[in-house]
Amino acid sequence: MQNRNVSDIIEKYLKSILADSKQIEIKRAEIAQQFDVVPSQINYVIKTRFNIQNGYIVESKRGGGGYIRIAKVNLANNVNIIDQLIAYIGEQIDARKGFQIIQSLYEDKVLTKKEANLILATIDSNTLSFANKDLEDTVRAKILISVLNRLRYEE
Amino acid sequence: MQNRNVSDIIEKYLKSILADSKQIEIKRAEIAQQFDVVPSQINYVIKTRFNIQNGYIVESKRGGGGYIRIAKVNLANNVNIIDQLIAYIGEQIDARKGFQIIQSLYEDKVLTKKEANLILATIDSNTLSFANKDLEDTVRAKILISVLNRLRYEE
DNA sequence: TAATAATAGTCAATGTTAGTCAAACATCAG
DNA sequence: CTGATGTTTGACTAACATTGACTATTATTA
Repeated sequence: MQNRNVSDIIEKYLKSILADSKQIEIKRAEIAQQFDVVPSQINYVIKTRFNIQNGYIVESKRGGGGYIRIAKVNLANNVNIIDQLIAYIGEQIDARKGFQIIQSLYEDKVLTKKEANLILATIDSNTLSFANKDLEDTVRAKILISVLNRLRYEE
Repeated sequence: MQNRNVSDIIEKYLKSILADSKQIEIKRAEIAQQFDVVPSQINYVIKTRFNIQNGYIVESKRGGGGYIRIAKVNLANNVNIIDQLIAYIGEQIDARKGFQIIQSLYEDKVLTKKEANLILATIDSNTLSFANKDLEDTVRAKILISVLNRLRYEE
């Protein structure tokens, strides 16, 4: 576990704070300086690791006293989020984002580890590799929406 | 059985580490350099010698800080059944037969009710409705085989 | 109110890894 | 010897990370 990349480290740092406080407010430039990266890398980290498919909602404000606020949303007791996820998925979704959705459902205890792993097996890019990627992403979207709808009516 | 080729030597090397540590993380380029082969040969070694049939799962990440992770897993005790089911499924399988497979796995207590229902949601004919039925049955086969392969090992 | 300062956002170029594929080569079984 | 199978190689591709120039928004100051 030597040369991990900085984005992973920043992700881990932010999540460690979020483990305690449910919501954090950061200054982009400060975090960037703290980890010795350019400010826009913070946007990259947020975009790739703190989207709605990860169970996070992000708000920000520019100008003096600006901030980036990251909040964890709980998927377990929030039917609206299921709807949001389905809307987010739309007609197609790539493997990485699909993975993140299932991952966050597991983290919020909607799915057990085994359930999550089984679903991940079904949407894996090896499983769904066809001639064209459009078809792959379309099938993945259908599967995930079907699973989410199933979860909506569980218990 | 001497080591006549480099692939065998690399295999042996990696397995000797895995004997101690259950999981290793390598940098493809480093290992390639260490054994003086082109990087893609590492992929060849992994593909031919560290697949799930042998009890290994492999994950990787590209880009800065990228890696290849190889983990040894405990194989389930019903591997024979799984092999038979995979052979039975073949290239294509229709919804009714697919349903029966999951049903029997549930009856054999390999899957819980929720797990079975989630998988059924993914291979349902509504979920996998495409223009042509051949495609549907092909996708269903791929999904089921992927699920079965996941059931080969615990955790 | 207008100018300026202080923030964050976007995007495309570049860098850093791993993956794929098929041709060339080597070895083995019959 | 010959065809089948396994190994080695490298050109090309894909995925992920990093950087910085430029843009957009908000607050503060003149």
